[in-house]
Amino acid sequence: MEPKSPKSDLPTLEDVARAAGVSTATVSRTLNSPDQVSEGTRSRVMATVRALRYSPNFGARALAAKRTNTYGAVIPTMENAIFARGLEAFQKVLVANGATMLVASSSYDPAIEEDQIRTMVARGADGILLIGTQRDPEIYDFLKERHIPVVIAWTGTGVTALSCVGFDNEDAAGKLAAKAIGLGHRRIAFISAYTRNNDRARDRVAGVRHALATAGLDPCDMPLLETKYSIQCGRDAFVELMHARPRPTLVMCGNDVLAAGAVRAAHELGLDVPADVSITGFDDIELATVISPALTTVHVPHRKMGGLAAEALLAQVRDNSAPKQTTLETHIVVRQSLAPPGSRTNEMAD
Amino acid sequence: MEPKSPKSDLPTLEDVARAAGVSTATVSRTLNSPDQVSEGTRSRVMATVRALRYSPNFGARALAAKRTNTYGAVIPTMENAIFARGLEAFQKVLVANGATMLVASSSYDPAIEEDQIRTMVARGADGILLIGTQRDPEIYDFLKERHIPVVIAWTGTGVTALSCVGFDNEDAAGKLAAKAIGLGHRRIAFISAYTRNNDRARDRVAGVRHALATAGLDPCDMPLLETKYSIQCGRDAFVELMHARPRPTLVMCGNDVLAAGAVRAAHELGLDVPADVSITGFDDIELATVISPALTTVHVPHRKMGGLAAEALLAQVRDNSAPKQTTLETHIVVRQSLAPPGSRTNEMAD
DNA sequence: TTGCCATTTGTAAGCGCTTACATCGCAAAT
DNA sequence: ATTTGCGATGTAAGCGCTTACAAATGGCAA
Repeated sequence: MEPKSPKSDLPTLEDVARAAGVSTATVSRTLNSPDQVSEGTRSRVMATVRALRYSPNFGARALAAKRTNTYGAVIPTMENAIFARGLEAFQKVLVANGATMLVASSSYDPAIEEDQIRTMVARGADGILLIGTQRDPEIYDFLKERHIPVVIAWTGTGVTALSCVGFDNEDAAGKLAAKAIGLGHRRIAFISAYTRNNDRARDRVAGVRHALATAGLDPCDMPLLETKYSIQCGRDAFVELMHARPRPTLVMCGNDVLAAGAVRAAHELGLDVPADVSITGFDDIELATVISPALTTVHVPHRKMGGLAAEALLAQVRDNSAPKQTTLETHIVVRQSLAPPGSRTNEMAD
Repeated sequence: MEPKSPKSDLPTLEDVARAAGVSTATVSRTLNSPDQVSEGTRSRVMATVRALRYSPNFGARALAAKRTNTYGAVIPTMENAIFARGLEAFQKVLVANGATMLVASSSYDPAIEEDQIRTMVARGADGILLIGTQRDPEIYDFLKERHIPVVIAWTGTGVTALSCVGFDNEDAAGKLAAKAIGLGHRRIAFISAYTRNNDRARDRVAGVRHALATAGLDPCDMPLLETKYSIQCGRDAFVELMHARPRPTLVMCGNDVLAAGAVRAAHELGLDVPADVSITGFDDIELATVISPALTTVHVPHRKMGGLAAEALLAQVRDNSAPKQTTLETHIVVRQSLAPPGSRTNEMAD
C-alpha cells in the first residue's frame, strides 16, 4: 500500500477509480457521457462518487477539456432594473443548462468594458454576453481571434457576423413619437441618456427625429438634453427644458428612470401631467406603474431577451451552430402620462 | 482528423519562455511575483508577453495554483434593487483587486440556494457571498470542510464563526415602530415578505412586535400579512388589511416595494396617505422617493455592505485572516408617508 | 583567496482531468 | 470453427501552469 497524499485533500478521480475498481477513464466517462458506460459499471461508479463525496476539480477539468462551462456577461450596470432583469433571465437559462455566469459591469465606460471583456476571456469564459454593438473593432477582432462566441443584446440593428437578440430601438421610439404627433403634439422635447457610447440611446433619438420629419416637422427644432441615468438627472433636465417659451407640450424620455424624474419635476413646478405637459418613458419597468400619473412607455421584453441570449450562446458553443440574429417585438403601453396637448400649456407660464 | 478545438493556437508560457530566452519558471515569476525577477529580465519577458499577446490559460493556472481568483455571490434575485446595488458594489471591489465574480440567484428557494452554493464551490470559487444566515447546517459543514471562506451579508445577528457584514434588522424596524408609536399610532398592521426562509424579514417583524410590547401594547394584536416581493402583492395585502374595523392607522411594510404597492392601493381606495393612513417602508431604494407621498423608511447602506463584504472575503482568502463581524448603522429617513394618526381615519369607513 | 550568503534563474515534478488509441470479450456472420 | 464488428474498458499522453529545489552568479567579509 502506497501512502497517499500527505494531507487530507479532496478525493480525486483516481481515488474514485481505485475505490470502484475501474480506470480513471471509466469514471470520467460515467460522469461526462454516461451512455458510453454499461449500466452496471455506471451505478457502481456513481455509488462510489457519492460515497466519497467526490466533486471534479474545476481547474483540471478546464485544462483538459478546454471548456469551463462558464459564460460571461458584461453589462453597463446591475443597478439598472432593465439589465438586472435581463441578467436574471440569462442566468436562469444558463443554470438550467448546467452552466455558470460571470458578471462584470462597465459603468458605461468603453475602456472598462474592454478590460472586462478581456478579463472574461482570460477567465476562460466559453461565451460572452454584450450589450449594444458599439465598441472598438479591435475588441471584436480579439474575440474572433480567440474564437469566443458572443451574443449582443438590446439592439437588433447592424449586427451580422455575431449572434444578437434585440429589438429595434429606433423603430420603437419612432412609433411612440408618431403616436404623440397623432395626438396633436408639435413641440416635443427629448431627454436622453448620453448617446456618445450608447447606440441604444442614439437610436431612440433618431427614431423620434425620423417621426418628426415624417410628420413634416423639423427634427432640428427638437430640444434635446443628454444626461446621466438617474431620477435626479431626469428631474434637472426637465426643469431646464421647461424654461423654453413656448414650452414643449411633450417631453419624451429615453428611459423610464429619466421619465420618473421628469414627472417629479413637473409636480414640483406645479405642472399637471398630462394636462399641462405630457411625458413618455421607454422600457416599461415597474417604476413606470407606481408613479402618478403612470407612464405611457415602450414595453421591452427584457427577460425574454436575456433568456434567448443565453440560449443563443449555448447553441453556438455546444452545437457549434452559426450566429443567429433575433429581433423581438416591442409595443407601446398606454397609461396616463401622455394625452393630447392641453389648453393650459401656455396660460400658466410665469 | 483536425481537432477543431477552438482556443488551440494560443501562445503558451513555454512559447514566451522560448522567445524571451528564459525558462518557463522565470516567465511565471515575472507574471506572478515580479519582484523576484531582475529588472532586465522582467522587461524583456514583459515585452515578449506583449509581442505574443500572451494570456495565461485559466484552467492550467487554477490547477497548478489551486486558486481561481473568482468569488461567488449567491443571492435571492438580481431583480431586487437592494441586491443589485449590493452586488454591483461587491463586484467593483473584486475587480479593483483583480478578481472576478460569479453570480447565481436562488429565487428565495433554500434547495436552489444550496445547489448554487455547491455549484460555486465546484466552479472553484475562492470565497462566497451569502445573504442572511438561515440555511441547512449541512451546507455550512460542507463549506467548512472545503475550507471555503464565506461572508454573510444583510444581517449581523447571530453570526460568530463566519465573516459577516450586516445590520440589525430587528433593531432598525423596532426603532421605526417606536417612532410611529410616539406619534400616536396604536393600531399598526404589518405587511411582510414571507418569513419562512427569510431571517431578515422575520427580524423586522420581531422588531416591531418588540416595540409594541415595550409601549405596553399587545404584539399579538398586530395584523400581519406575509406575501411575495412585488408591488402588486403589497397592493393586495394592503387592501385586505383595510377591511378591518377599526382600520389600522399605520401599515408598516417589510420593504419599500411592498410599501409602494400599499401606497398605490391606498390611492385606489380613495384614502389619503398619511392623513387617512400612514405607511412605512424599509430599505430606502429610489422607489421610495418617486412615489407620492414619498416613503418614510429605514435607510440601509446596501452599497457599503456589498463593498465591505468583498473586502472581508478578500482579506480572508489573501491574508488568511480570521472571520470578522461588521455591523453597519441604519437610520430612519423621514419623508411624507408617516404622520400622526389623522382625524378622518374612522369617519370615512363605509 | 576562500567561504558564505543573497539573489537570480533553471529543472522538472506534479496539479487532476479528458480522450485518442489499444485491448478485450463476445455475439453475429461466414 | 474462424472471422468480423462493436460495445465496454484500460492505458497513458498530454493540457499549461506553479513551485520546491537545485544551480549558478556575484558581492563581500574573513
